[in-house]
Amino acid sequence: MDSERTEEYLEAIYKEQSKGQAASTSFLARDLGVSQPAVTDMLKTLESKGLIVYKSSQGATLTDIGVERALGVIRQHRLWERFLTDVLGMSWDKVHDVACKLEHLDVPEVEERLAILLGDTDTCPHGHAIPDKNGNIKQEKAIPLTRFQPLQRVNIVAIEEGDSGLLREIEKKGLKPQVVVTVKKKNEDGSLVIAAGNKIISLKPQLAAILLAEPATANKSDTAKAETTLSKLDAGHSGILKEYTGERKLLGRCLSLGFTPGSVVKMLENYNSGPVLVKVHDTAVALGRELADHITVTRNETA
Amino acid sequence: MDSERTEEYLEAIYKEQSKGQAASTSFLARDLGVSQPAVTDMLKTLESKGLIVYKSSQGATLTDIGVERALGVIRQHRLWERFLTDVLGMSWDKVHDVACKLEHLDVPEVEERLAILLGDTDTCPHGHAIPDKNGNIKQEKAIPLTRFQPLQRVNIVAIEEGDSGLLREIEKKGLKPQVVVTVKKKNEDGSLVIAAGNKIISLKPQLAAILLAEPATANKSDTAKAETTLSKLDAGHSGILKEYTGERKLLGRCLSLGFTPGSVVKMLENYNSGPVLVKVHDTAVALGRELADHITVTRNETA
DNA sequence: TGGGTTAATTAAGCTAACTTAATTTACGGA
DNA sequence: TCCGTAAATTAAGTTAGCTTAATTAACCCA
Repeated sequence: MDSERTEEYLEAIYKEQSKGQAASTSFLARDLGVSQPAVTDMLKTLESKGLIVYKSSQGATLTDIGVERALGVIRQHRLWERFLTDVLGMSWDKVHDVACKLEHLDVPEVEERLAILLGDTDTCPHGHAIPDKNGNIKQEKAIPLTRFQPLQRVNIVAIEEGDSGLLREIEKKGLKPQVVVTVKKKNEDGSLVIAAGNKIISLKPQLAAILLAEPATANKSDTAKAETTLSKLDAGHSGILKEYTGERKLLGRCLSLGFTPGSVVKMLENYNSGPVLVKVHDTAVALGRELADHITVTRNETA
Repeated sequence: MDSERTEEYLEAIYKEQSKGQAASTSFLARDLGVSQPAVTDMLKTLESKGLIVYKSSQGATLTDIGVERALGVIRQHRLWERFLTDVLGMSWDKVHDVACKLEHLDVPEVEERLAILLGDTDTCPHGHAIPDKNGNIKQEKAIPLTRFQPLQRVNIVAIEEGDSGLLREIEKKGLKPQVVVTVKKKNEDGSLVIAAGNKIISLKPQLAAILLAEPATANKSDTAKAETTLSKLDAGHSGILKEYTGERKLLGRCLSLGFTPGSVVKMLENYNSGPVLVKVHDTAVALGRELADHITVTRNETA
């Protein structure tokens, strides 16, 4: 049983290590909000537990066991984040801090049932991959938005967590994973001007730095265009569920009953008025039109 | 910000206090799994924080602030228990320990959204009342099953948590809140023989002691008899949702989308084959028959 | 090659919550 | 009224994780 603090250290070291660097004392001190001596101390005990390799003055890297433990925590963190947004309906910029507390629960049955509840979602609300239960994780290839050049069209893939104030600002500007933007101008100080749809957004350096993107490919933007609402899906066609956007109070629980992001829905009957009949997870379910209007789906080409 | 440990002490003191006694050092030591000196120590610091009144050798009682804090924790504990059973589908005998960790999360928005998600449920899976967000709690009047005499017909109202092994045994015997039983025999050592339906169950003293019951009233058993499945509800009739009993994997999330225990459902169309159309929370929803077969409802007399 | 800066470590000490061992208090029964 | 037991407290000491202050190591640059 690792302590919560131990898990937090492992998580932070993993984060740094996955960027190709060993985690330095100063980085960990900053990230975890403690003094440097506290980190030195902890790194020694983590090493004695066989979780990290620690070269004095050169930083820490996780051992195989360390990686395994870290991924377990990260999996729980990201599953809970998904739960908070998709099931409880919280805004994506606020869930990180809450998940930091939930990630230490570590009850296998809860983790498993949570994963089932959330369906096939394989990324957290910030766009990071969720490790599977065996500790496999899709390697991320997105790079900071600041590394792209003007006129490049890019797909925002993920946002680096950390400062919740920055996340809030990004959320307010309407940016989030899957949004396609074009870099318009790149300034000396690291700030950017980008275009998203027909909106021009300027980003201060700190914001630009935590937005991770990859070049927008043709088919990526295609699938983005194929987004519509469930109520507009014709009978016989199917789609992949994206999210529920309606009123929370009464209908917020919609993502359950199988209506979870990532699940495949097939329209059985849709007379363009009145309730629609759809199939989810091999079960036919009818939904009021008001509800179907608020469910975003991505049209499935292989209908 | 009370520490987690502080919250646990408050919770334990509340539990004892609500039975009419001050919490003794030895009780708390047993309940929290620590030594008595540790308790003495902690009680002093809790008193210095104004959370309890502590008379040496006479035990601790909560101050008004202490009660308020305790109820906050208890509310979260019980909401999470409900979530674990109703949304994640865990067995009621296993959720207490998990909720003990979740109860310290203390994020108002999460608490609020959780309450909305769970609908109007006002008891935890063990039958205890959930305090509302203002700290009001329905006073429980159930007493231990051991206090009843043979031939008395009683309604099991709640089960005292604590030893998860005992809860497991009770679950295995098919007992849970709302089950009506008749006391058959009462032994010297505190063990009981009871009848539930047509099953005879013997209970060892420890089990009998943690089952809380009240005399079964006529109307209580009536409503018990009125239990049926959603698929058998006729058009125009309404009922109160009890639980979902079907396969977890695909349909376990059914309790969301408004199908939460305690919510009122009204049958709009039921042709006794094919899907049914029901109204929940002012929304018409159609359900496959397989699904409706596995939703238990209590018929509403005032249909 | 030597400074100057920043990063890292050592040293000393704190706090919350715990432990065991020893002592004291409270209380029911002969 | 006293005594024995169980409960409670005091005393002394532990651990994890933290702090500040002081020292040392590493690194960049003229």
